[in-house]
Amino acid sequence: MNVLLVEDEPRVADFIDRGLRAENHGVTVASSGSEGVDLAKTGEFDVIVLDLMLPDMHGYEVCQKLRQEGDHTPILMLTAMDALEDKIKGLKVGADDYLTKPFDFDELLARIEALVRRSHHFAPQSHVLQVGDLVLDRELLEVRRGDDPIKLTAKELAILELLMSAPGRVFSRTRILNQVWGYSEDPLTNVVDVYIARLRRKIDTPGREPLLDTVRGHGYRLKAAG
Amino acid sequence: MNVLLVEDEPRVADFIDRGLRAENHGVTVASSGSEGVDLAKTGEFDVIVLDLMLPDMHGYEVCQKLRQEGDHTPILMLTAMDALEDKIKGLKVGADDYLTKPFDFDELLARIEALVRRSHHFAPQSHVLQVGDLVLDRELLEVRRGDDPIKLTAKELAILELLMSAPGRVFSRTRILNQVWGYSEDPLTNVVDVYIARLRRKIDTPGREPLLDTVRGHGYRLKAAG
DNA sequence: AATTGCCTGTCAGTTGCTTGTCAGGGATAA
DNA sequence: TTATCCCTGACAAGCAACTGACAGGCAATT
Repeated sequence: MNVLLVEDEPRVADFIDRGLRAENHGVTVASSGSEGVDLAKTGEFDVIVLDLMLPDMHGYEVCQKLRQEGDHTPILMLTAMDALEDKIKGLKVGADDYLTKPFDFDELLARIEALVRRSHHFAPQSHVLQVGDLVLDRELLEVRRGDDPIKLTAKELAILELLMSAPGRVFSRTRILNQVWGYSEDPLTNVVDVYIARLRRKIDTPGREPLLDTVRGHGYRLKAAG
Repeated sequence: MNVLLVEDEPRVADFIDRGLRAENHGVTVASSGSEGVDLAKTGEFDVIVLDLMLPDMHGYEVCQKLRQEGDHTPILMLTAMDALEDKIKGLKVGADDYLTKPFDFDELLARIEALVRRSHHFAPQSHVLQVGDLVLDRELLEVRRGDDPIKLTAKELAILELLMSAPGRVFSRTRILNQVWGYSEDPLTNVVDVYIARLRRKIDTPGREPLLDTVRGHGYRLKAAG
C-alpha cells in the first residue's frame, strides 16, 4: 500500500514512516501543505495521512483543495487537539477519519487499513475474483483452477481470498495473521507457512504454472497476470 | 445477497459491513448520496441500507431520486432521530422500512432479510422448481426425482423448497432455522442436521448422483446444474 | 377412549476432517 | 560457511457433521 504522509514535525514523521515501512507499505513524506497537494496530484497514493498543523497552510485547506479538485483518495487527519469542533470541521471538508495525538501506532495502522479497504469497496465488488486461471466465487464459496474444482477448508479459503483481493501485492505473515486469524500481535507461530504449503498443494499442482509466490523476508503474494 | 450501504460515518459503515459479510452477504459501501445513487443504478443490489444524514444530500433525496427513476429496490432507512415525522416522511418518499439508531445488529439483519424476502415474492415466481432431475411442484406439493415420486413431510418440503429457490447457494443452519422454523436466534439444536439427513435418505438414494451438498463450516446447498 | 401411525425434535456416540504445533531438512543471502 | 528464512511431513486435540434410537405429540381411525 502506498501512503502519503503530510507532516512537518520530523520526529512524528519519522516515527510513522518507520512503522509503515515495517509493514511493507510505501511511504512518501511531504513536510508542507503545498508539497502535499502537489504529491497527491500524482494520484499514486492509496491513502493520505494529514497533520492539521502545517507551516504554510492549515490541514483543512489541503483537504478542501484536494476534494475540490475531485480527488477522492481517503484522508486520515491527525489532530493534536481533541476538540470536537476540529474533528467535525475536518470531516466536513472531506476527511474520512481522524486520530488524536498522541496515538498508538497500531491504531493508526488499523485505521489506515480500514480506510483503504473501505475505499476499495467503492468499486462495486464482484463476487468473483480471478487471477490467471484461478477463480474464486465468494457467493458460491467455490474455487476452480481452469475447469477443475478445488476443495478448500475455511482457513485456506480465507487466505486465498485475501491474496486474491490484491493480486501481485505482497502480504506479510503478520498481515495475514491479522486478517485471517484476527491476531493483533505475532504469537510466534508458523501457521501461515503451513497453510501456504497446503494451499500450494491444492492450487499449484505439478504441471501447472505456480501462482503462489514467496517473497523472501517479506511474505507471500499471488502472481499478477502476466 | 448483495447489499448497498449508503453511510458516511466510517464507524457505523464498518460495523454493518463486517456484520453482513460475516453472514456471507456481499456489501458495497457508498459514503455519499450521489455515490449511492450511481451505484444503485448498476441494479445489482437486492437491498439498499440508507442513512438519512449524508454529507452531500439528505437521504430523502436519494430515496426520491431512485424511485423517480423507476428503481424499486427495497430501501431500509437508518435514522438517528426517532422523531415520528422522519419515519413518516421517509416512507412517503418511497422507503420500505426504517430503523432507529442505535440499533441492534441482529434486528438490522432480520429487517434486511425480511425486506428482501418480501420483494422477491413480487417477482413472478414459477410454481415449479427444478435442479438437475429433481423437480418440486409447489402447487401440487409434489416432488419427483426423475420419474420416481418422493414423499416428503412438511418440514422436509420446506427445507427443500428453500434450497431449491437458489440452487448452488449455500444456506447456513441459522438461515434455515430462520426461514423454515421462524427462529430468530440459534436455539442450539441440530434439527437442521437431522432433517438434512432425512432429506438425503429420500432424495440422494444410493446409485443416484448426490445433489445435497454439505459445505463444512458454512451450511448446505443443492448442487448447481453442471 | 383407546389404538395406530406418522411427524417432530432431542440426544449421544461415532466418524472423519480441520487446525495448529513442532522438528528436521532445504534453500538462500551475506 | 554461517545464519536466516522457509518448507513440509507427522501428529494430537478439537470440532463439526452424521446418524440411529427414542419419546412426545398430533391426527385419523376403530
